[in-house]
Amino acid sequence: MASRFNALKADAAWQAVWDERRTFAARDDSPKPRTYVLEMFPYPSGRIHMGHVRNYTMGDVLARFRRMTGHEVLHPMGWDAFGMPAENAAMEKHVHPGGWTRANIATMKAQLKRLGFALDWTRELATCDPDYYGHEQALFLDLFTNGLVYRKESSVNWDPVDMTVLANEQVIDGRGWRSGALVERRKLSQWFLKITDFADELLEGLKGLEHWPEKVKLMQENWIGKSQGLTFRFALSAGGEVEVFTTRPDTIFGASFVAVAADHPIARTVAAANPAAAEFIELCKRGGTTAAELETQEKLGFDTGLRAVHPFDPLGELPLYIANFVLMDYGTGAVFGVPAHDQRDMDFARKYDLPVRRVVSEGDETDPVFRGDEAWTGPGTLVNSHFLDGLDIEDAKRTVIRRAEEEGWGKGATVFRLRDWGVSRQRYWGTPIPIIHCDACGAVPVPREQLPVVLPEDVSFDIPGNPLDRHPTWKHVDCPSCSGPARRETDTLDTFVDSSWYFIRFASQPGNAPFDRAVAEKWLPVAQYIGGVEHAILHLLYARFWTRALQHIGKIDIAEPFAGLFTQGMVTHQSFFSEDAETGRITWYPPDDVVFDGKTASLKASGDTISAGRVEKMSKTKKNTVDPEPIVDQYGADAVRWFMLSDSPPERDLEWSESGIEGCWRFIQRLWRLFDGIEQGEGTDKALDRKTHQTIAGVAADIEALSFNKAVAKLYELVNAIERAGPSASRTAAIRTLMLLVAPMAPHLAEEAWAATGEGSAKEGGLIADAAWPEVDPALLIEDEVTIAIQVNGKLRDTVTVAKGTPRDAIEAIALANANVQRILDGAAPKKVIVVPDRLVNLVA
RNA sequence: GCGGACGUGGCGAAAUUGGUAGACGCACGGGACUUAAAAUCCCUCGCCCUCUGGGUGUGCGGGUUCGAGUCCCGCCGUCCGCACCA
Repeated sequence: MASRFNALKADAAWQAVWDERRTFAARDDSPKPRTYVLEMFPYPSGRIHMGHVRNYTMGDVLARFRRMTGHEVLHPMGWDAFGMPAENAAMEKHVHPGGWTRANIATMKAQLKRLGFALDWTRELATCDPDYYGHEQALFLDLFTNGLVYRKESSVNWDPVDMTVLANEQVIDGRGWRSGALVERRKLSQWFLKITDFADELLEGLKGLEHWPEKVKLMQENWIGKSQGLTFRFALSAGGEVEVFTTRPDTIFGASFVAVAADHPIARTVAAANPAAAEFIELCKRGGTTAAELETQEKLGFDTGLRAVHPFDPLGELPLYIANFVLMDYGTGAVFGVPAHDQRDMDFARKYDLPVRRVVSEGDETDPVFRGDEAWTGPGTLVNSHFLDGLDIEDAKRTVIRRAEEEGWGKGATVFRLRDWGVSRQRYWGTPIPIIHCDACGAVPVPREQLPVVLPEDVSFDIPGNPLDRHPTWKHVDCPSCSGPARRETDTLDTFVDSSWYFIRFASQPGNAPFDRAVAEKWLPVAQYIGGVEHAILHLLYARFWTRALQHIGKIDIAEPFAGLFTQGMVTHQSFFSEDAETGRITWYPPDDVVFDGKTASLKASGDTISAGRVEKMSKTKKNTVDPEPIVDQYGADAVRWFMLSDSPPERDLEWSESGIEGCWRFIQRLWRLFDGIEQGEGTDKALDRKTHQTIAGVAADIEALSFNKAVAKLYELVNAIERAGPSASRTAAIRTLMLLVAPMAPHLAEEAWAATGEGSAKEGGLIADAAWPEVDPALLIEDEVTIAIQVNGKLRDTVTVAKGTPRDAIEAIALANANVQRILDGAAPKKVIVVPDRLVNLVA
């Protein structure tokens, strides 16, 4: 023996065995407890990157561990295969998006297989497959018939060069991210999903998600943005009225103006008769929407000349402005301004010289004239407010709302920041929206028996725009209702719809339905979902909504799709760049081309000194990516997996390093030497037995908590202990146990060792992947000796090893007799002695 | 501006309810084996000093406590999310 572990050979051999035996295929009818482990499925962009490797390794360790602890594990993989990069590739390389995508899937699947993930490939799916998106169309129509889908005209970001709608996040500084063209606001008819119907449920549901990161729950909470207050109407002097929303009805007597958004109906009416108003509205629309611009942008208003009548008459009339800081799509698109107690209103009032009335007082300041430019938004008592005087803010709010409701000019209201989900995309490579537009019948759903509505293959991407829209035949169909000539909807669904239910399809994929309810409910919710924090809001909120919507219409009785969520950190790497002194142009260099001693960096080829950039997320633009495949070629899958788990806590970033992967590779070889040199020892080594059993328990707890770095550290400790120990039966057992403990992390090595040492042959199948996690002997978890600290005035002076459970007075006696202690106390008796049994003794001098 | 997280050696990091700070790994340094190299093994490794000992040390300044990385108050810094949300 005494050979080297040939990772390349072992990897391929065991991957083939797992494949042939379908070792990781989940059985729906298993009597075992179930665990559904899922990592966010990848977009098939071309090749697997290190972020994927880290993500899938974490899920894999948990999946393999759960199998070993007696669970039936569902751990599937698929492809989030629709999306813009495929169309971009089609435009640039003149290939079909489908062909490009499928080639990428083939490449990436082969790459994933080489990492030895315990995946159930029998359930593989791709969202671009009609068999998947056809069922999605059926679900969309279910939502449609249940009133959860509607069409409305809305203002969107339109890229005039690429001729498509862009999502907000695709607009950078007012320009399309791809074309660089100035984005226009355009009114388009779009399909929306009624996510706002579920706003309260989605918010309340967060409370039950105990195994989600607080951070993500908080982000969703803020995104949903529930506010409670009052909507009420001001009568207008010229007739009509304006409705405003406020969270501070208590400050109603501090109002000094009313303002409406630039695209508010009243603003439009005014503009129709007043060119100056129209001009002002144009000015508002031109304003940028980036964070920096908003921060510096001045509050601007246009006095319409209209006057709003305050509901509590004595204050009389308030001027009505059109203002650039009022948003049409929040609340009612109109506000009443209370300058003393809102900073924006304050800025506005000072600019236009409007009254600033104090109505909330923190101390005994009751002067109605509020001085200074900083609004008071803190707590206080109502003043200068008639019947509200003396109340605290909350009481005053309730009082005003009650009175508004009694008198009929307003009512308590809850407003959400969350808006309905616009799902129309002017794109080819997505799920066709299964609707037919008929001039006579309106929007008619495609009949179920005609699903899937399949994308036509014969399309070209030579000119911008949506190929579906200009396809010669595809969109021309007869109306299913009246058989008259009609048109297919040519928009496709936002790809986030595809990823809103794939986890259900993984659990159950019959041919004739999106899923079998009973089977899906056996597996769901996902026990542990793992992915990047960048999906904290979008994907995770959409998937929660979609699941609740399906529950609402009686398709599945699951409220929350993901019981446990973990957001892993990024894989980072040093970046290098140089900046051209004249043009300021930045050039990035691949780390492989650079010599770097930690301080100065220079190019290998030219010797030119360049700058070391930040250690940051691997990205193509920064050229600091490391392709996993050559690394797997060089070091084997287990070393790469080990690296992904070591050192950094999984939620934090992991810095890629050559020395790090080399260290992992050395450790894999070190393990192999232990396994390979296993011999039958005699006799008991109690200390090693303890270490072994403590490690079994500790590693199990760490894996359950996804603290892989700690599990790895404990395994290193056990290996160190085994290497130091002399031959014994305990040592032999420890090495055998070690094989099982590393099996979830380094499965190829573990299988090889398991087979080579004949461990597996006794059992049917013989794979370590099917072996049970070792049992812990609880008696061995308890130490019989403890090292206790001897402190004087809280400072450590010595340590002493005593039997566990040594009584207090015995410990005190040992401490007083200690040479270091006697020297420091110098004959004096301690004033006080604190003994913490089995931990320490502290003598207070 | 609002919300949140974090700050521990040269580096990544450990440290159950307050109880021996730095486990484990990486890097550096020294040594063994070797003709040599690789591989492997052993040792040192927070900082300072008058070095078989002592002092000091978890971003900074206070506080509580016999005892604080951990709890409280006030700062500083870094990162992330949201952002004119009435």
